[in-house]
Amino acid sequence: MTGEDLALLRRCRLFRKMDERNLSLLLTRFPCRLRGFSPGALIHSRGEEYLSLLVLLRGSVSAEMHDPAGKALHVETIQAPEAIASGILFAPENRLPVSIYAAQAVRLAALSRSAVLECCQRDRGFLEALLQDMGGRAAFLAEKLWLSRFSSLRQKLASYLLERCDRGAADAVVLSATRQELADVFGAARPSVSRVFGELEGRRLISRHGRRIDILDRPALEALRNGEPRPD
Amino acid sequence: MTGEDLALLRRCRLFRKMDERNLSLLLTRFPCRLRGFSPGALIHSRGEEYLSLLVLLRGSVSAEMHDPAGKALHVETIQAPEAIASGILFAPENRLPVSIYAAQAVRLAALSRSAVLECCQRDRGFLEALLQDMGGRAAFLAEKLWLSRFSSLRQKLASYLLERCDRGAADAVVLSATRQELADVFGAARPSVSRVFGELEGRRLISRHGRRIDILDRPALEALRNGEPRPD
DNA sequence: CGCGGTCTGTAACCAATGTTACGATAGCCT
DNA sequence: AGGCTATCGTAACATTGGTTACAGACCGCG
Repeated sequence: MTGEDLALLRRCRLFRKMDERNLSLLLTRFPCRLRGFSPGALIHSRGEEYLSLLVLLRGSVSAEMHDPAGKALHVETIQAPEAIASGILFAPENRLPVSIYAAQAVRLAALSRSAVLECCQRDRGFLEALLQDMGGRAAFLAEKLWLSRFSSLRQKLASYLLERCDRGAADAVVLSATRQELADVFGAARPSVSRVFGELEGRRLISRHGRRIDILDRPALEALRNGEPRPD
Repeated sequence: MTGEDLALLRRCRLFRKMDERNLSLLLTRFPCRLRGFSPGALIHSRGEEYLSLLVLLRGSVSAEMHDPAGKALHVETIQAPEAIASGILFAPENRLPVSIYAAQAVRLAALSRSAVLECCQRDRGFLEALLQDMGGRAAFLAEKLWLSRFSSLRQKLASYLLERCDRGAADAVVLSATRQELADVFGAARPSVSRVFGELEGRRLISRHGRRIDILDRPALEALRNGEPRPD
């Protein structure tokens, strides 16, 4: 492992608080494999065994679920440097529940399970970071589950727009995503997203100018995001 | 903590492989609180902070999600002895994503976060068990997410019935759950479940006699459970 | 300029499911 | 027996969202 890779590894949350000598020592005892992927490549497919922790050093990957027919639900995008699927590594049935694709050129390190265990025992900082990462992932999944069960496309879109606007302070957003990408994020079909945009505009909650969206009636949009009290 | 409680604790997967002296030592340094609940009681509600690991010693609890209007999705039932929500304890935003209700009379122990961390560092068996438990939970949630996105009620029901029958060898099940409880498990409405039962019976895949269900056409039911190749 | 590609809006149609309401049945208590 | 309650089936209707198809807008390029 080159010094540069090592530096990247250390910037990852899992290893950030780890004692430097501890890390070097462990890396000599448990050498880790390095791999590269070009954009679009399939890194790990759903259902395959997940035996060593993949740590994204450079680039970004997309985690997606596919149904047998190929429809996709984009679960998340992970930016380097960050660990991938820390949660699943130690699951009794340790098969990845999502497929991982390279979104950009990717470089990653693979650490064996025993190396990770060793890190936990040697270094409290690492242990805490790992537990935190795994916990965050579980909370994230639970949140997704909640959204997919209890939230309509309308609500998801309202929530999405409001979130973008709160950052900008003003009541306008210029979306960087294409409608198709938005649809993927919401796990919906493109025309369905367009339809909801149309509906919101019809109700005078927003106005559209291509990718620029103005919020006309923030209170109503917020009411919609929360518990839809009659869409009359 | 009484000897009996200790024995129960040690039967829990998390502590099973832990060295006995280690455990006693830690329990004196980090005393754990014990609590009891009667059936139906709310133990911990969604969104509340989750600061110490709850370990179910006796009884069983039900984990549910509710939307603002009160509709429920039953996520899982946990039987003693077992840890509850090990995953969330160390999440950055450590609020429970589900509400926990006592299903039977419940006795549980609460271990502080620092006690758990200490266990991890002192005892490799505990560390591995904890990681495995957390991983299992994440995989479980991912699976639920997959089901809720890509699987129709028909498929879930078919899969449920087949699963129950495989255990009994014969092609008949007597369901112990009420239709309403089934609906909660599937995250659906009761009449929708009934409707699907009716449909399956209409297609001669099953026959109903109250809670007793006979499977008449297992291959067709299996085909349905997998990728619905035209419900002609 | 014209051409093709991509992004977009929209409509028509359909499948899945929730909602509401009602009636039937069975068990249980008094 | 009579009444209460839980459970269940079912039908009518509403809502959500997917599917398909098509047309317009925009853009880069030859």
